[in-house]
Amino acid sequence: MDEYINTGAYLRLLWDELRANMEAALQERGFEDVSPSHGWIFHHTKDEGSRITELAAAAHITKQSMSALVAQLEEAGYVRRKPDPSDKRAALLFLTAKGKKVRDAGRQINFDFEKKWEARIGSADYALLRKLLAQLCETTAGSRS
Amino acid sequence: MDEYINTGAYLRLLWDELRANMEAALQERGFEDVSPSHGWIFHHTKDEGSRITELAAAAHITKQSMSALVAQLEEAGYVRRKPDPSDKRAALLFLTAKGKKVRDAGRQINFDFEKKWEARIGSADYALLRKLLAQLCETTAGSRS
DNA sequence: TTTATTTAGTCAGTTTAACTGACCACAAAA
DNA sequence: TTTTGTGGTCAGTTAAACTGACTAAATAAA
Repeated sequence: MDEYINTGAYLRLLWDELRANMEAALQERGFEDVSPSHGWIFHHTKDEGSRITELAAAAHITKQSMSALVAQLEEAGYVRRKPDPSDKRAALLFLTAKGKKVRDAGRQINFDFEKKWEARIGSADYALLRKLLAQLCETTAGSRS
Repeated sequence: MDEYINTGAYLRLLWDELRANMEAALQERGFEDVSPSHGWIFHHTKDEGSRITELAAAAHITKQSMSALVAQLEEAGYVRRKPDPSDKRAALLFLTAKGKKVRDAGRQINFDFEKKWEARIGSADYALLRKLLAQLCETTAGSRS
């Protein structure tokens, strides 16, 4: 176990790098009221509509936190809620046209940025890394209240 | 580029998992005033002493932020400062005996936890993943003011 | 069918870990 | 010796999480 590298710190550093890039790139494109924390929403809101509770569970944050993020995006016109016809307590969340633009921009920004990483370690190794990360995540436990 | 997986979200999820485990395990062992954010300090404070500025730069946070983290640990007796004999502005940071216990515990906790991940994808693949992460980080740019 | 329990979501308040800007004392360079 | 840079602190702000208490509707149990 001696001299075991600090995997956590690495994960964190890389995530931070990606996040900072995303933030800057979104600003540049004029989406000033969007931050990387909203990423999950853009990426996972389904065309048929998604529930806040559902999004929260998937992102491993509380529904209160997700609620706050959604409220910010709604205020700025990236998403809208509609009452869920099948459950009067619930609302369904949809991306607006503006929201879909951000989603697509985000994908592109991510893709472009990762090319840099790909260049650092080679595309074969990078593909492998991504595959391993995905695999590791798929069997992940744990959520918040 | 279609259906490109969200690497950032994966990094984040994994880091969070590791972090949550570390937090819980440290609590269990009675180190209640230590959080994963202090990890960098425990891991990188050298036996010959380290500067706050130096630690901050390496961790990619501002010296003010590092200063605050260090103050918390000093208050709780995990580190102590001594004036740097070669520079009257500066202080050198050392781990106390208590601090070294946390460092060692932290290593062990990390090591134990990662065995679970290792089990998920196999030890060969896991070793590879760690190697690739390390490689990717080594050539990383960017720091804060 | 009335009662009890979950569930979707909000409101209010708190905490952690960052940040910026202004500053001081000393060090190093001009 | 004057200017500029550096180590570090102080004060204040922000983002993004958290907990706890709550309402209204849905579902399960009596």
